Amino acid sequence: MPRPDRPSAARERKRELILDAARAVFAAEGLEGASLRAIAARAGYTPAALYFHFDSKEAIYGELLGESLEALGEALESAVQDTSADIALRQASMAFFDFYATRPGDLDLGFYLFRGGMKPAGVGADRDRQLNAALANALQPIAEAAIDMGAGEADARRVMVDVFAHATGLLLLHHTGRIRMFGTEAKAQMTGYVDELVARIERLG
Amino acid sequence: MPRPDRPSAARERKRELILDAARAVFAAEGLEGASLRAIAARAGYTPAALYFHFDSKEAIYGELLGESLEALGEALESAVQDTSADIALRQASMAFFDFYATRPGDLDLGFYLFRGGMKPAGVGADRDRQLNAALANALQPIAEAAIDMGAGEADARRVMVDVFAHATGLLLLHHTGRIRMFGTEAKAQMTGYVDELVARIERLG
Amino acid sequence: MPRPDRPSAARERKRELILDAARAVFAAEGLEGASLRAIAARAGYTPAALYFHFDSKEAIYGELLGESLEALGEALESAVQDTSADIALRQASMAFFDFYATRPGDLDLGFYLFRGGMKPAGVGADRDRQLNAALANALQPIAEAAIDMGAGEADARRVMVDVFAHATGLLLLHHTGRIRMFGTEAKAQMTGYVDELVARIERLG
Amino acid sequence: MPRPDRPSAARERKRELILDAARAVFAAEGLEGASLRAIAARAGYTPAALYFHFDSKEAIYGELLGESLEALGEALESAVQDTSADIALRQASMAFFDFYATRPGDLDLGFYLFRGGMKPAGVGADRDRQLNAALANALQPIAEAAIDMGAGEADARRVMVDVFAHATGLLLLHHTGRIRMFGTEAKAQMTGYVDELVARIERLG
DNA sequence: TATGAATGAGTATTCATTCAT
DNA sequence: TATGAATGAATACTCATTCAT
Repeated sequence: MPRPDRPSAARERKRELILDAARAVFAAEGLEGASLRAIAARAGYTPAALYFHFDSKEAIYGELLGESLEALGEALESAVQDTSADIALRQASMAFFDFYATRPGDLDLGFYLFRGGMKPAGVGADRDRQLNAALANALQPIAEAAIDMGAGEADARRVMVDVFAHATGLLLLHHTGRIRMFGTEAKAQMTGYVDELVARIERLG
Repeated sequence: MPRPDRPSAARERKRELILDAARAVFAAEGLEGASLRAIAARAGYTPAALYFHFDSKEAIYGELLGESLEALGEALESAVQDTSADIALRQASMAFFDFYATRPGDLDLGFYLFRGGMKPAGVGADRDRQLNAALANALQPIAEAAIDMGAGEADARRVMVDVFAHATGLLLLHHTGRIRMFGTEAKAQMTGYVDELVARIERLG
Repeated sequence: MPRPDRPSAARERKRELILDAARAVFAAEGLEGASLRAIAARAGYTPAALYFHFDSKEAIYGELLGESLEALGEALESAVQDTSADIALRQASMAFFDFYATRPGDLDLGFYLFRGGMKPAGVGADRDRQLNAALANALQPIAEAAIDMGAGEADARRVMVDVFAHATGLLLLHHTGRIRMFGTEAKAQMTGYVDELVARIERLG
Repeated sequence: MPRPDRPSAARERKRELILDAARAVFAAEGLEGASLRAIAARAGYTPAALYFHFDSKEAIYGELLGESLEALGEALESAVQDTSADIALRQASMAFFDFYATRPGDLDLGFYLFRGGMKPAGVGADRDRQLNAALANALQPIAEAAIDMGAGEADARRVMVDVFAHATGLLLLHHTGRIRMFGTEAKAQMTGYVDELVARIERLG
């Protein structure tokens, strides 16, 4: 299995082709329903061929999540461009929420891999660490905005976690349609939460 | 098919035996890895025998989640006993968090069924509605405490959702071990969140 | 398992109840789809209860076919009442055809049991002989009519077999809808066949 | 799923190997008793491997029946070679009878698929039409011989159906051993029937 | 780099039947 | 006479993965 050090452009193009197929299958069939065969078929490949490009089905998932987290980071980054600190915090937080609100599949993927990451603890450990780092990196703009507002480092980290947790919980209710039964709306609740959060930090500063 | 109206005690005992086995398998193998065969084996039964007690594998899951939600309701209920409204809100919220903090399997179950419940929309629709109602019912003490503190009905519902979302998000980070990488601790963050929440409602009232 | 020698009327009524249920299930689900559970359910019984009335599922089938053959015999019998020999032959033959044309389920049953009867050769041997005799008896009017027309015994038996074979083949094509693709119609072909048959016998006599 | 356009000889050989195994299992266990596992085992394969060569168990059945009908067609075809029309009709009819008299399994297969073909009406509809056409095609020599004898097209079709029906009915009695109880013999009856048939057509012409 | 072929373990569910009560 | 409980064997089919070519 010759996996060259300097991957050619063609090789990279094929990988992307497969990842695109995987994204399409996820969107159409959902995460559990997506089989390697289906991904291969949609990519115009034989199942066996995928193993020249990825180590396993989980590796494909991982790659997909990696790209998603990168896109998330860029979304937050561009949300904080050229603004005062409090508005940056506000916009970064809402950008996080909006990112997953408009990409339910990516949220699924994140749930799947972040939860599954616990069990084996052996094989996926490397990738696990990588994904952890990618997530932390993507969320960084939130922490930085908090610091710019005068918060200490520990507080900033707490803010980051709070935003992540609140948004994630609301998104879960949102994407499963459960939030309707409470007569509320996810984005409005998120906005309200961020308002409080900003006020709290300003009180601290 | 012969499901008698007055289930004997023995019958009920056996059902619980099977449910216990299912819980054990879930804990050991994870939700997705749990097969009917495994559950039957752990219960000392043949796979076919389970169908005398439950209609399907999903029915077992549903029953398990149902029991879990009932226990959750009781936990919240007893948390608000004999207290002033603000302490009731605090304690009910933390009871929710603690319930799932100490029962990771139940959180898994809830995730699985609440997320999967969307797709079929046909068969499981009844159970879906039932579970929805059970969840709403279990969370009721939180909303009631908010109302006792002077909040309107709509605000109380929002509080309920906020607590659910924040706790759920934190629990996700907690049970997957991710929260460590942010240098924080889930329960402390939850306590902090509830403090702010109570303060906010008091300001409103 | 007390199987009394002098079956009470109540016992017989219950047997008929079960047989009726079986007939209903066959009609609704087809022969292969009919399960003992389904029959029991439709009869208001538990599967196990049926074993007090019948030795096996096959025994129920056998009983059903037995009753069917009896009815067939009565149909042929009444078709030959008070007529000249040639008309008797004609009418008995067409009565055979009509009987199964209007009762597709009975034809199914006959096929199933008469074909399956070959293999085991052990258990069902008794019933097999019984069914054989019942069929031969039901067809008797055809042979008798031939004899009345002047045919010898051997010829009469051949006539009987010919009628049975021709009708059966046509019914098969009829009930499966295949006959349409040949642009013909089963009953017309049967009538034509019987015409020829009668003419042939008259030529012989 | 990767079913190449130019199937290699090896591939075809393996398909035949599986079909042979299926034929053997059918002969040994009967049609209903034949399981995919059994077929795979007899072919020296894992059950899953069969799915690389056939889409489903029914597809195997269909292929088998298809080959059988083709062989039937060839048998009739070669029976009518270089003869006068009346002898052609005689020989084609007897060839049909003989074909199934010497291949009881093929008759079983035909019964199974032609009768089962009715119910689903959805999935197997295509194959159903194909088999219909194959049967009609195989029987064509009979109709052609009738036409050569001077029969009209409609009459020729009726002759074809008559021969099919009579032979089929006799074969049923023959293969189940029932014909013995009538003191007759299937082939002799078929010959007699064909004699009458030829005489009738000659009278018409 | 890719394929065709194959594996082996696994899936939930259904069936006729048995037996103690 | 009937039930509830249970069995054991069977069902077709799917999956991620491997390997020789």
